[in-house]
Amino acid sequence: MELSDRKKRILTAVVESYIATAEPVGSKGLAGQIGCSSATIRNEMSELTAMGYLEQPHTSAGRIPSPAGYRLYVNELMERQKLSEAETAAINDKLTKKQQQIDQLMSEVGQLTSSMTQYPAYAMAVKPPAAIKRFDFIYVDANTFIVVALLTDNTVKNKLVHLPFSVHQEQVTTLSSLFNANFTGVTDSEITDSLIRSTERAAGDTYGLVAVVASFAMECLAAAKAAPLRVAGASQLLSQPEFRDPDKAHALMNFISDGSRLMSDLPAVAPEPNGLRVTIGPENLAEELKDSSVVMASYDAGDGMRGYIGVVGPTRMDYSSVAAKLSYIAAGLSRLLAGSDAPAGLDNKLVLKESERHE
Amino acid sequence: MELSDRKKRILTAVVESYIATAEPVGSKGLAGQIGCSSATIRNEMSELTAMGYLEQPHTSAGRIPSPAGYRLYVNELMERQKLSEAETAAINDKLTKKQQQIDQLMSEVGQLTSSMTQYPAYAMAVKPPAAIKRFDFIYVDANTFIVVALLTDNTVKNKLVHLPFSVHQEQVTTLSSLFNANFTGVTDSEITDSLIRSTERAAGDTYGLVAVVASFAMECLAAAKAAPLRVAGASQLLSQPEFRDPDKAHALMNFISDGSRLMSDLPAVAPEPNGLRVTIGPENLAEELKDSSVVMASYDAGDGMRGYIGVVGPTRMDYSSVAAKLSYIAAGLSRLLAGSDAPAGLDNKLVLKESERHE
DNA sequence: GCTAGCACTCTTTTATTCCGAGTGCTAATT
DNA sequence: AATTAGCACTCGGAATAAAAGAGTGCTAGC
Repeated sequence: MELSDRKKRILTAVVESYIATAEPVGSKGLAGQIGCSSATIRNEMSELTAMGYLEQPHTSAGRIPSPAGYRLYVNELMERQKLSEAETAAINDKLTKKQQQIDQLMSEVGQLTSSMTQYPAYAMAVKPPAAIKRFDFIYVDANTFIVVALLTDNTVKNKLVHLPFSVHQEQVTTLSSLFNANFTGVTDSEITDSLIRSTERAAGDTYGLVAVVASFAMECLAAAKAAPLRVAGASQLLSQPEFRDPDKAHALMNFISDGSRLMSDLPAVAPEPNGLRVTIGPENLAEELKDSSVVMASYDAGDGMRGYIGVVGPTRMDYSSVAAKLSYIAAGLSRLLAGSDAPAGLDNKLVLKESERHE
Repeated sequence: MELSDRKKRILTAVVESYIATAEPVGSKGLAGQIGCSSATIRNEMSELTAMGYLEQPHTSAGRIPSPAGYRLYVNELMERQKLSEAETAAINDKLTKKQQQIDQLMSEVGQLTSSMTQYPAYAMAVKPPAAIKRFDFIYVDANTFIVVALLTDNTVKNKLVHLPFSVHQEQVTTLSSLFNANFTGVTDSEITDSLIRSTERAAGDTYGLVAVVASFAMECLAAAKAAPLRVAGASQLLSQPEFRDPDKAHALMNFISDGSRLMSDLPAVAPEPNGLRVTIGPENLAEELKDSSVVMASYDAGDGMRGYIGVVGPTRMDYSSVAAKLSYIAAGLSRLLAGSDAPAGLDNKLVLKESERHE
């Protein structure tokens, strides 16, 4: 059933006032904004309550939005916000910095998101299964060589191998051709014991080194698969009045800080590529999030990699502003990481022009 | 002035009871433990108060230790604690895991420390100025090569360079000898514009690539200098009764989470190699820490690197247990990172035997 | 030098009252 | 038929008052 225009305006006003003040909203205050008497507002609010969009903490308090009310607000009522010039400038400035490591990038992005939104934020990246494209071996001295692996996602991993016995230059060369022949194009799960054993059989006098390099290869692929998750600004929670109760704050902060818990819950709210998703209160799967909301945006991190950034806050979150900021940051990241045709890891620069500002 | 034996026992009992319960300690409860009447205890406590070791929150409450009281307790009264078998096992288990990246190691160590002590913990590493020992260049294809740098601290850095124009194998070889001649043994501050310019003059047709590789070299050295600082378990604070006041909790958590703030304050409390240092309440420099205590241990991370782990908590911290745990973890890390003669970055394993357990 | 006893202090807890914001309903108005 | 004014009623929160309790400091006796 479609709401009357006036009901929509009232619901919007209630949501926005409650978001701003955290106080239940009474009929008198709204009368001015809506342009009719408080009695009329009362009637309307009473109906909105019956429909499930508003709730009353107790008989003689104002109304607050129910989860359904927030949902309606987010889906239909909320105005898309534009960021101010200062805000876009701050974001662009941060994103311009070159980043080498995906890990560190996630840290920075998390911090940026948190400081822009004033809520705890997280950033993560999901990678497609990788394989090793090529191996190189650098002979350093009789006891030392370096293995370098170039992965299909264009990251480069290396390892300094220090041996208790000595090797010749030629042995290292043998190793190189051995691994380039047997271990390239192989994914994580395809490195089996039998592959290692057959390589060892072909290894001749470099037999003893195969296991070392193979375990390095497995490490590389495992590291490439692991999705770094970074959480930033968890302490921001404490400035929200709904978390003045230290026990509540503690419970949620624990949940947020525990990467693995968060990780396992997030897929449920992951938005489609370049999308934005809001889950409100009880819509969240995790028990700890039933009184909180999550806003999450995804971006294209290039090379088939998908990145996510998100924000956790009370259901009374400033959805409009958070959505605008997340979208803008996510768009910036997509551009930074996938926008140019250079592989990740190079010094791509992002300069979003004013005209491209997210609307 | 030296305290009587009985005064020491009373002070110890007050400190330990207050650490355990967070409640001011009255004379009656102590009477049993000390073995004399409550009136005697009252007289003694009154003197301890006059001497500055105890404080009274208000006239009709028990006594709590003053910072000076904690100091005396930590310096002279506290018993060195032994860890339980389960605790040493848990620590050893965690430390056995091989770590490649210093960054990630700091994360893990921070989490371990926090979960063992139940306080927020941080871990950081301080590195000596590094230089590049040698460069290697791997030619991938006409537009792509990889630079690999082996640093004096035995870490290896790399970068995939993707070019908008094509290069020959020989040019890459030229680059290699060029950089090995001019940029090895050079520290951070010694890479000057004039060095880059003179290298460019010698570069012939690889002129345009010098800047790219030089900036990579600078990045490497800068990254090697930067001390990664990781904070873990900040939310543990909220379980401490002294932080039931959300504003206090917020202030301290902000401070703790802000790496740069923490970083600038820590040197003041850094203990000597393999030492342990406790700073209590007002002994801390940072205003935000005036009501908190910091326990910090250092370890030898090999290759001249020094590592620190520490714990932040209320002045009412369980010094004895925290000190024991930090020492044990720090000793384990020293052994893990510097104990074997293999360079950092290899798969050293740490297995502390029972007989070597920290006492 | 230690201890029992007691008056006194000061916080914490509990009970009670009061106040006001806000509602829901009814009757009057447009 | 929708809106508004008016009014009695509800209920949580602030304020006040009273009671309870824990602990001290002092004095006098052992």
